[in-house]
Amino acid sequence: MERMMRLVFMATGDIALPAFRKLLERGPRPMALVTQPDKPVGRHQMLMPPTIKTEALEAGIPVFQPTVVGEAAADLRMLSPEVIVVMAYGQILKRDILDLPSLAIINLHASLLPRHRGASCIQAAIAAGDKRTGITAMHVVPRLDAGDVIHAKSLRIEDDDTGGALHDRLADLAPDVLVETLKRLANGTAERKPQDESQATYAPKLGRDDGKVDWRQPAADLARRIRAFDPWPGSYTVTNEGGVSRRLKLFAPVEILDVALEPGRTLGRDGKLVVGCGEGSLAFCEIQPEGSRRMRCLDYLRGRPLPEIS
RNA sequence: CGCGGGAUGGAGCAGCCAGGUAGCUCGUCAGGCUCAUAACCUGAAGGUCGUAGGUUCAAAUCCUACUCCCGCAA
Repeated sequence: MERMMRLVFMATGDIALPAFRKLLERGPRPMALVTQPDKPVGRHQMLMPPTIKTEALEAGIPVFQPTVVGEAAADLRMLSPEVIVVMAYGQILKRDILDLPSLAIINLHASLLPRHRGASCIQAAIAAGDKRTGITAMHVVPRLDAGDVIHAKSLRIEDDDTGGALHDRLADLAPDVLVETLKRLANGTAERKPQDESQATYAPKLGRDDGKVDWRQPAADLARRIRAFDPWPGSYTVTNEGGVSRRLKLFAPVEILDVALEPGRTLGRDGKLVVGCGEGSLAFCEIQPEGSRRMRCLDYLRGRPLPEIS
């Protein structure tokens, strides 16, 4: 039955690791892994393979790394897969891939669709103040994350959840959803529930610059956003050190204070850095000045003047 | 060699450009004040100024090499 399926796995992000490992452990064993090409990463821009590629190779599974996914279409066709499982792969799939599998091509998405379609679904759920999120398994269609839903599992978002913490819990939830979905596909009991388009929201891919904080927004919104963006893409503000602009990274947790302070104005209090926002203000415990390491605000304030936010 | 910042008592920093007795804000310890305190006052301990060479009468400071840390960059 489903453990014998001819399956191809497509993934790049670490969130797919538990699901991938689950397949290695109990089947169906993936016939191949398709992942993004190695990319220069780190301070020295060294070429680094995705972790999942390393694990696949260790398990003796063939790896394809097409620059454009379509380049691998012919190779994949020769494997005549019944099912393709996609999770955090990082490229939009077109017809040439979608038509390959005989049974289904499914995607595991880290949100409760139709809410938070797109690449930054985890951050979006926290930033929006959602109480729950989850993993949704759906059929892949040309429109991003818009396919019919097969199965989903949800979990609670805690008040102090960061994007990183939630990412890890969602990753651990994925294997269950995947196994159940494959089982239903194999025995023909998989349902196909169209998404309610009117409820759809979209969470675009985030870049480093998206982490810049706009102090005119309400403190409560910023607090959630800073939690959501930890550790990626992170939050920062720009300070003025004697005419030189420098980034100041900001970390969760933050405390919402009822202190009235003009947006962007700073204040040192109880060893914390307080910054005025649109409504109320935020108190930070940990920050990281450009070129220096992460440190407690208490320490930062000892040796430096109060930062002036520009 | 992708770009850039940094290494100074336990913490965070200044001093370096214009070499010449190591300083600031804290922390620690002791004492004092106080009903009391994370507050205040007084005093003390604690530093091979990342490493190795070089220049010099003299190097934290100038020169060279090296090690380590970090920001950008995914």
